[in-house]
Amino acid sequence: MPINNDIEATHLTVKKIFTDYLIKKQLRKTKERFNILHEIYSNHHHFDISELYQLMKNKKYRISRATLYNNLNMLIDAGLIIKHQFGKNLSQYERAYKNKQHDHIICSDCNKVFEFCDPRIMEIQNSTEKGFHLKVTHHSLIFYAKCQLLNNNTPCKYKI
Amino acid sequence: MPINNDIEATHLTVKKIFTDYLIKKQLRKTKERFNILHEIYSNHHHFDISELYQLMKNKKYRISRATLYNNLNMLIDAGLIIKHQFGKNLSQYERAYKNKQHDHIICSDCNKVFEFCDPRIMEIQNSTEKGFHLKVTHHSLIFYAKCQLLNNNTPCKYKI
DNA sequence: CTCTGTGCAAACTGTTTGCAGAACG
DNA sequence: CGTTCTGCAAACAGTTTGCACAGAG
Repeated sequence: MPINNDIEATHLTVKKIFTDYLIKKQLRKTKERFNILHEIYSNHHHFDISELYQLMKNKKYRISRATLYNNLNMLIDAGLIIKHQFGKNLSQYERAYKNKQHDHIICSDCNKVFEFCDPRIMEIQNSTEKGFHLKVTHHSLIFYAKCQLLNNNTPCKYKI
Repeated sequence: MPINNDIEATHLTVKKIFTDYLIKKQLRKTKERFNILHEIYSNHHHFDISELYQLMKNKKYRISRATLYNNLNMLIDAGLIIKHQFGKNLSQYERAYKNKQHDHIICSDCNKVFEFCDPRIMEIQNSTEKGFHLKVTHHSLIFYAKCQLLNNNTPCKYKI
């Protein structure tokens, strides 16, 4: 399947998921809601509210920060985006659908953010659920690292 | 050894660590710095700046928020406290010395924070260091959970 | 005596709230 | 049409900054 069809399919699927969510919660299906969802799913990386606001302003959408805050919470609740706090007092967001489970490494020497996957985290999660008798909805694992403590000040090998 | 001696020993040790840090960094050994350290190590749990500020104001210290912000960063750098972001835009802090490695579970049904230990997290950390060629200084693992998804709405079994 | 560190207040930044008008159903 | 949602602006909360003075070295 060509890549463009794949992107298009993702857009359609997340729109369907969001529509179902809005119906179930008896919320209105406004054009702003679908515009926001579309822009988020047209973009691949971490973003914060002001970046999304600027992006949409540049694309000549009439949009306000209040609407972004309101709707991003909805998208989190619908399971379509994930919110992160990478050690700063700034909420960052990321697409959740078709974004395979991963965690983050933040290098404080070069300010890069890396992603990695490790299946053992799910084992820990399962044990924790059993031990504490609760249901884990999601998790956040961040390794804070320094690349310059190794390799004689050679900066990180990997890029964001 | 009686418990009080143990507490006293901890106070002395962290004071020594901080003093060494200040000397190494050529910073001044002010009474405010040691007062802050002492109050933090007289208390066991997570705290934020405004809680610490209120606590110290109540104890009639002459202290300002600016000094707290400034010095907590120093204590983080000295390895004496750890900073957390539990999903809110609020920095929370915790003693690092003699506080054994643990991670957190946040229950969004009952707003409790639990602590747990799992040795497997260190295995993941070791693999990550090798895979990415960097040195992990610390990590943050948070499981976001809901207790009411199990047990017919029985609230969490464990307390903070 | 010098210059860093402090307390205070103002500034700043990210987020939330209140409200009049737009628009979904 | 009624009610929810939106954009805007003001309010709010946590943090940072600027400055005059206190006090460590």
